[in-house]
Amino acid sequence: MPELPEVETIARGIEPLVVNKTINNISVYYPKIIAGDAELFQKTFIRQKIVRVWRRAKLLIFDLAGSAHLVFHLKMTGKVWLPHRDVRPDKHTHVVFHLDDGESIFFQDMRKFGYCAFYSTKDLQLWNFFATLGPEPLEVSHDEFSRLFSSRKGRIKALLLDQKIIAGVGNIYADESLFMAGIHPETPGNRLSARELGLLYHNLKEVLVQAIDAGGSSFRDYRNALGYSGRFQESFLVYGKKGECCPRCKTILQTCKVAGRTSCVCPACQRK
DNA sequence: CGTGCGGCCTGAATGC
DNA sequence: TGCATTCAGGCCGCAC
Repeated sequence: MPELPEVETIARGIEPLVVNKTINNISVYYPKIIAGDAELFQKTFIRQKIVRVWRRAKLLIFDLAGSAHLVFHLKMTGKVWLPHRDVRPDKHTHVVFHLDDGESIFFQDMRKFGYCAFYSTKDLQLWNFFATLGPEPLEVSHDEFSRLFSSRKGRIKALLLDQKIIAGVGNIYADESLFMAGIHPETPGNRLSARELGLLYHNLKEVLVQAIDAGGSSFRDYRNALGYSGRFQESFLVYGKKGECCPRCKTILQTCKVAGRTSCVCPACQRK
């Protein structure tokens, strides 16, 4: 499931492949995957040059000349990539962007949870989801990070997953960073000590940077801009490892539900 | 303010 | 073998 490191990997990989190219035509196979009017969507982007590809939270954003923005949310199983020219759209291919050099960008999503949307620069800033995103974990200061959690009663795992509090963290990196920091996911934010907040701040940044360096995690479906898997899933400490031994103390790892999400914890290393 | 649940989706894994 | 159930989970809307 593409979280911050996976979307960052896609943005970095795809930008040099598409920048300064023009979208000649768009094929929409599943109009419901487009947020808004699909016909207007096609008109907005045809004959527009791509000038930049970047990430905010888990959003993949293409900036086009003329201040239009093409925005993707990949949710769990979405993929945005450039296949070889002879690859035909399959049943999970919902939108194809045909570029002026004959290459094409595929938007695929087996589960159809993802979406693509289009905004003017002004409308992007007005879009509530975008406008209310919390700070980026790799840019926020230690003090500001601590302030995000120290006044809230909610459980730290739920707070980490709340995009309005901090942006881009999903189930994998929430579990990994909490384990690294020795914090139980059910601990209320306002019960964390300054030391624990410091550990979480540094460990979250560390795991995100390491995951980006490894090209993201391909636990189930994630692929990069060229269709290749990431490697960080080989470095998971606890995610998806229920029943296995804690890498630190060898206690059997357990799961609990927090905010509706399965959370993997070491009952010895992570105390409430 | 905080929590829980259903809905959106499909495919892999599991149960009988 | 084949059918039914469960699970995966980001985000929203809603009830309490």
